[in-house]
Parts: sequence; C-alpha cells; structure tokens
Amino acid sequence: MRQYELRRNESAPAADDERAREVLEGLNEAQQTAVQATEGPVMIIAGPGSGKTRTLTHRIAYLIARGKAQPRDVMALTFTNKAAREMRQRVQQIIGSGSARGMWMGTFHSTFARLLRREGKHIGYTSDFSIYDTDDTDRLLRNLMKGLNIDPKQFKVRAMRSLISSAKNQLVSPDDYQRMATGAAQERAAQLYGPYVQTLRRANALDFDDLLIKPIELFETHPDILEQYQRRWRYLHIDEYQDTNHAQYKLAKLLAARHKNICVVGDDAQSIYAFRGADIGNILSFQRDYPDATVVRLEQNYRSTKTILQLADSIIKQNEDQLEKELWTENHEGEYVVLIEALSERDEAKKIEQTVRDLHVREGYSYDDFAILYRTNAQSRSLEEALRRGGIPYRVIGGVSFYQRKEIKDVLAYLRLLVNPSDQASLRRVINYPTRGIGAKTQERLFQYARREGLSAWQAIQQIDESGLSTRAQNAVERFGFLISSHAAKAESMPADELARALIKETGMLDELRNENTRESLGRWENVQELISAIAEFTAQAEEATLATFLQEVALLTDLDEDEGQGNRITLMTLHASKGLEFPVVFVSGLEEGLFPLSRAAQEREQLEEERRLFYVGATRAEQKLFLSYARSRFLYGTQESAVRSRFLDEIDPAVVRTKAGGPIKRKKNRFTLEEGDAVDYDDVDPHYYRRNLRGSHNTSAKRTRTTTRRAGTGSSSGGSSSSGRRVVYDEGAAEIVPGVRVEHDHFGEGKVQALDGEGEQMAATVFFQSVGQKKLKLKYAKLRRIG
DNA sequence: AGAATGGACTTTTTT
DNA sequence: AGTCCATTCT
Repeated sequence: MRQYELRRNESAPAADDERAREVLEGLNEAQQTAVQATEGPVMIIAGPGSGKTRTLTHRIAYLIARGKAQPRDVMALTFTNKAAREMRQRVQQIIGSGSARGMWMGTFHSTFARLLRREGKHIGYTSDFSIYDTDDTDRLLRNLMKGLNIDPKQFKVRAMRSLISSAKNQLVSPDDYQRMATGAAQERAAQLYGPYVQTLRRANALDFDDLLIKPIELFETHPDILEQYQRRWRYLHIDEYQDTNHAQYKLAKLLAARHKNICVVGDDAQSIYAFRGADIGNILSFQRDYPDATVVRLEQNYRSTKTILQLADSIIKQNEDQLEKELWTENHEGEYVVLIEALSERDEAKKIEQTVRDLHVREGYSYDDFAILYRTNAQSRSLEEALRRGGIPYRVIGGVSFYQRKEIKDVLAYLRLLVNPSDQASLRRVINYPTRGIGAKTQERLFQYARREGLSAWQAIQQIDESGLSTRAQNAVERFGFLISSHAAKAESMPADELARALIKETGMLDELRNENTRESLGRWENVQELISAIAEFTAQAEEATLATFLQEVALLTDLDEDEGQGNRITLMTLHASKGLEFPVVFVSGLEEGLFPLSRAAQEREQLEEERRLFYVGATRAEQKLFLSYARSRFLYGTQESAVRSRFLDEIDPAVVRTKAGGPIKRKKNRFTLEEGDAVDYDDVDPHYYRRNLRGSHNTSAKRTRTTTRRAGTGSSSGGSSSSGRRVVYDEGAAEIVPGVRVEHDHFGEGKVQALDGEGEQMAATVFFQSVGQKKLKLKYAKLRRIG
C-alpha cells in the first residue's frame, strides 16, 4: 500500500482523489453515504455485524485522503482500549503507517486523562494525579463512613459509591445533591459526597467519573481552552454512542459546538450499560440536538447466518423502546440454533464441553473459534471445571485482571506515592506493608495529628517529631518517610523501571514473597517481576513515557485489553464483555429465570428490556453456530436452587431452534403451570400444607428447648420441625433430616446425623461422616440427601 | 503485632 | 461454599 505522507504545517493538505476512491471501494451503499458525509453532524444507526468500525475507519481515512483533515484534526472516542487499538491499526493500514500520528484515538477515559495531564493545572491538578479505581474509592468511602458513623452493614459501600457516581455523572454538585436527596440511602450518600470529593481533591486524585467531569469543569471555566480544542478537533467520532452517559454527552456537545462535524455510531438495541449511567436517550435524541444531521442506517449484516439473525430479531422485537431497523444478510441460511437442556450447572458445563470437543474433532473448529457467554462472572467456575476435566484450553476474561491483583496493586500504590505524595489512599495502603511497626494505633494518631495541624498525611510524616508519638513509632514513620522521599529524589535521574525495582527491593516485599515459598507466593513474585518489565517496555516506547503516565494508563486498563493470551483457547466471558466481538461458535449459557434475566431486573420493564438487549448482544456475537443452554437446577449463591427456564426461551422464534436431539422446542403456554420434570421449591407450594400437618405442636418455647438440646441418635419424629411452625423438607421424597438418619453430602460422602439445632434458616445438623469425622452443617447450605 | 477463630454476608453487569 | 471482617487468643 502506498504511503500517504502529510506535512504537518500545511493548512490545506492536498486532496488525493484516487486514494479517496480506493477508500470507498468495497463498502456498501449505506456505508459509502456515511463515509462521504464529511460536513455536519452524522448519525449512523448500525445493527450488529454491519461493519460499523470499518465504516468509521474508512470515514477517517476518507477525510484525510480528500484533504478535509489532517490526522491531528481528528478525534475518535471508543469504549474500550481494544476498539481504539483496532481502529488505529486499520486506519494505518489504509492510509499508511505513521500517518495516524497526532490523531487522538482512544477511550473516553484515557483521552480525557491525557487532556487533564496537559490542562489540569488550570483547575488545580498537577499532571502527576493518581487515578482511583473502584477498589480505591471503596476503601476511601469505607473510611469516611467510619468517620461519619454510617453503619456499613446497613448502607453498603458499593451502594454509596454508585449513588455518588450517578450524581457525578448527572453533574449534580454535593450541595445540590444534599438538597434533592430522598430516602435514607440517598441521604447518607449526600453526607458522604462532599467529604469524598474533598478527599480526592486533597489527594490530587481523580476517580473514573472525574476523568469526564473535570474536563467539563475546565471547559466551562476556561472558554479559551475549550475554543483551542474545538478548533483543533474539527472531526469528532464517537463509537457505541448508545452507551454514553450524561457527562460524555455533554463533553461531545461542548467539543462539537463550533464545527458540528460530529459523527456518532450506535445501536440502540445494543445498549446494555444503563446501570452505569449510559443514557439511551442520547442516541434517540441526536436528531433533536442536531436537526440537520445526516442519518444513515447500516442494516446489512456481514457476520451471522440468516438463522441466527432471525433469532436475534425475534428477541429484540419484544422490546417496546427501539428505533426501527430491518436487518438482513446475504449470508447462508446456516444451521438451526441449538437449545441445550441440562439437569444442573455441572451437567450444562459438561454438555457444552462435549459440544466444543465434538465440533473441534469432527468439524475442525479451532479452539479460538468458540466463546461461552454467561450473565454473571460466578458462572465461569463450573464451566472452567468441565473444560479442565475435558482438557480443553480456555481463557477467562473478566476474572481478576493482572493489574487488580493484590501484589500488583501494592507495588502500584508505592509508585503512585512516589510520583504523587499527596495520594492518601496509596499511602494508607502501603504505610505498613510489609509490616514495619506502624500499626493501626500509630496510623490513627498520625492522621489525627495531621488533621489537627491542617497538614496532609505526607507533610505530617515529614514533621513527625512534633507529633507526640512514641519514639519507637516516630522512628518507624521516619524510616518509611525516608524510603519514599529518597526514591522520589531519584525519579528524575533514573529510568522508571530501575527506580521501581530499587524501591520494591528496599521495601522487602520481594523477600517476603520468596521466603513464604509457596506456589502462590512465588507466582506473586513473578507477577511483580512482570510488572517491572511492563514498566520498562512502556518507558521504552510510549509517547509520554513518564511513570505517572504509566500509572494513569494502567488504571484504565481492563483485562479485555490485555494480550490476546497466545495460544489456541476458547474464551469465557460475561455477555457484557462480549460486546463488539465475534466468534464462529457461541454459547449463551444459564438461560434461567432469576439469572438471565436476573430476578432484580425482571421487575421493571426498562430493566427487563436491558436484559433482553443483552441476550440480543450475546446471540449476535455468533457467526455460524449458536447454542443456548439452561439448567434445571443451579448451585448459586451458596445454595442449590431449582430453576425455571428463562422467559426469553419462550419469546424466541421456535422455527429456528432445535433441541440437541433435533426436535422442536416446546413453548410453554403458561409458564406458571408446572410440567413434568420441573423442579419444585417447596416454599412456593401451598403454605398451609405444612401447617396442617403440624397440629398439636404449637408450644414454641418447649420446642426451642428440645431442638437446641443435643439428642444424639434418638430419631424422634418431631426433630425436623422448627418453631416457625413449618416442617422443613429438603428434598423431594427424601423426607426430613432428623437425628439418626443416614445422609449423603456432595463433598463429605456418607454420614449419620447426630443432632439438630437452630431453627428456620439457621437450622444445622451435626453429622458424623465416615471420611472426615464430625461436622456441623447448616441445612440451608449443605445439601444433605437422606439415604437408606 | 500477628495468628487463629468464628460469624456474617454474598452475587449483576464495568470504564 | 467461599470470602471478608471482627474479635479473641498467643
């Protein structure tokens, strides 16, 4: 491909019509329209697999080829680093490597972090600011809650965080929020919001929301800076526009206000992030904001078979809220979508594993052609077990990513403290790790002293001799202060990776990990080494190769962005993580009521519709084969729950689905009547049934005495009753668990019930197992089956 | 200060 | 069932 060179200072680069024609080649009519609409606002409504990234890429290439823009005039915002990376690569492929230089292409968060590195000083941030992830903010909030006497049992930290986060995204200030907060939870959040913001500010730290909000603040208070960027980015592109939240919407609007060359791409049917503030209204109201917008629909699908598309269409048709779209494809009819029915989640995993193996062996699919999708991360476990047993290589996306691991976060905290000594969260994290004699008491006194004197924690450490702490504590704190400051002093003269290595070495962390000498600790030791090489690599090739930049970028990485893990493996991930990806063979697992859709989401229409869109997203990841699966019972949240198959299975078009055996799937006329084989939860049946059988045993206090007394092996028939007035029945036909009976447990095998105590949910059995001896097990959790 | 034990609680999805 | 937290024990 010909190199397309541009001179930087040329204000009107030469047009290259031949090149522009090339860029349009191979695009369909709708895509060409979108690419050629170079002036004014453009909205591309794109179905799944319609080549929207391709269209966006070609549009950028076209702008440059036609001389409308230089690379540096172009900005493209995506939602994942991966998407940005791919787009950059493709642009380079088309217009020549190197010519994408100067183009701002990245996620919202990383892009505006970069902007704040440059301009943050105008609103009081140095470029060394720390970025706090949810882990950091949760710790911070927990501390604040302790100070304000908010009971973390009553008000969950994550709930507080998410309330504050949505207030921030809506651009509601702490004062305003205080005024508009209603209900106990919101009032607590309002109490926390102000101190939370102050703490971050004092720490020269930003959370994820700040990365979007602070630029807005900057632009609103400094119109000259806004104008500078408005002039610079004459062409603004936003991918996945349906997932923008209010702050992102506002940023886009501010930046596009001058030139109005804003091009957004989205699919309302794939909006699945409302829970984190994404506002589907942003795409629905684009035309109201920009009445002269060119609207293009990309309705041809290049990814999936006709059958898969038909199924997807039957899913999404159930939703009320949607823009009209008619998807079609020239692809083959393809095979039926297959429904896999399983008895338990283990069985489901096994059947999926067998299917994978079968397709691999018999039809020659390679392992990386497969993806298994699920609603919650917890579901990966049974799948992993089955795959491991079957010897199938896999990778899990969305578990604990490299940069989330404790040892890595510890090292990162040290480094953050080096570049940003005000970073209190990091200081708290490492001040006594590894232990160096600065215990909880000393820390408390230190922070108290700081507060009393109006010092930052770091300043307090510098002036520790006036703190009134014991000499021993003072010495320990002083040593810590010296450790940090002596390395900080070397930051200028030493390459970042060497600095990191030296610091880590001196902390003794590595020795501690090595001395522990377990498999895990050695693994952690290796992780730390790997982190150091990552720093070295970064400093060697990044544009802004400072340690601070490294730390900021690392905070915004997700493990979806990590290396594609060389090797041929199948991929396991949540439905959310699968967005934007495609695979020849896809499994959507766990299609059960309460799980998918989640029970909490099934209550409200809007949430249910989001779950349905999630199903739509999952189904449309598949190119050739799609499998849907559910289990009749599932071990979830600690208990074995019986499950009813998802309503989604009753909504889909049965004409394109077959069971594993090849038969048609049966739709239920009425999902609330039980059919043969449906598992029954006894609590859902006639509540009076048990009561009737319990006549005559209403003396509650007497019963309590009986049930709490150990009565090994008496075998009394009243042993299974509890003071709630209900007999507890745990399994169909297996009758009650009473002292004296023999039982079987999944892990411990056979045993004999010695005694029962507790009541209701708390009821526990003392069981003597042949294998492990005596155990006390809560009946609610341990699934005991009566045998013999 | 750190280990050990016992109890409560848990599970949406994520930049 | 596992994890995290708090309290108690050494």
